[in-house]
Amino acid sequence: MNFSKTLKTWYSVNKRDLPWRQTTNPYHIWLSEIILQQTQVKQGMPYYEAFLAEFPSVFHLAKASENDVLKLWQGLGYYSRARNLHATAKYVANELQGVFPNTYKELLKLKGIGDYTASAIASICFNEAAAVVDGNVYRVLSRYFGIDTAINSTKGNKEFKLLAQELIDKNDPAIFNQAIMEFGATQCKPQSPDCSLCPFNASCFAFNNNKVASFPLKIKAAKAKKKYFNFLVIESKNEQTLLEKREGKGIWENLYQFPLVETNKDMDFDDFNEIVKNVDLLKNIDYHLSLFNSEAIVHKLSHQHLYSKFWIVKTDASLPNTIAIETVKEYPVPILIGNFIESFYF
DNA sequence: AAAACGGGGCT
DNA sequence: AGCCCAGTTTT
Repeated sequence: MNFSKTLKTWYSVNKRDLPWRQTTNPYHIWLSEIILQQTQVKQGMPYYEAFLAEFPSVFHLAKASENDVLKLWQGLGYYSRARNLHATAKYVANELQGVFPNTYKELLKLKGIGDYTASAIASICFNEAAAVVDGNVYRVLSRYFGIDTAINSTKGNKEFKLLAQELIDKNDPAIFNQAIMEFGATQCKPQSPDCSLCPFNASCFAFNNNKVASFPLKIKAAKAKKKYFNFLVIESKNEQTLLEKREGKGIWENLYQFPLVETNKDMDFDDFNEIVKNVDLLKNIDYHLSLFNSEAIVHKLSHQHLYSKFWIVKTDASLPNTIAIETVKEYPVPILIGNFIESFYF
């Protein structure tokens, strides 16, 4: 049986109607691929529409400020994607006259474009036979061929890329790549796939050995570390507050937050009241401290659990660098902060 | 080779 | 609580 033919037949019947499937415009495909990295279609879709509405071309995106790009990206996570997106837009607009590179090799040089995204753009936009290997492809190939190499190991990366590259339909790489990903997303899905409906079930290793749930193999991630965040929500004279921009590396680079005091444990009022006295910002002024959420809000990231409390600091003193409270919604913030702003009546 | 990097959804 | 998601970059 012919893997590619079976796959493409399945795809022609079962593919979803998605906006980025109506085009081969590299700007549109690039944008969709960056948004969909580690992100489900359902979550990414509204962002794709919003970005195209706000920035119809790479030139529009290039002209925007990084703050505006981050603001529109707010809530999607992995904010380095947005910063790289903006940097690459500026490069393509200003250095390449708005014309995207048209080969896998050249695309790979752009910020934010790795092996997967270079392959996706090269195949979908330019019909280059570069195989995509995303989470779906790992799952489909590991099950069908019974490959027990961990997919998140260097050895696994190489092995699966090589296999996908051998398998790709060189006469129809754009459809083949999209078909194998769609097949993984909706038929050969992670949990409880209905293999009775699968066109590959007669020859699938995992199905025929009753091991569908055992593939793909993966090296287990380390457990998330706990952190304790205390945000100081200043309410000073004349409806002013304070936001700071997160500088340097680490989470939420270039996003804004209320002044943060990180502690080594969950703080109750008496604990924190003592600590706040020594915060530079509040050292020489009178203020009133209160706690917004008595139970810490647990914000779960893939590698950290942030136990977060918002402390309200009211003062009649005038502090430097404050902004009008009504303008806080204009700043790009992590969703943890965004949710607080929405729920707190200033 | 391993770690860092969000947030949402599902079981 | 654990796993997954149209991965890439840095260490």
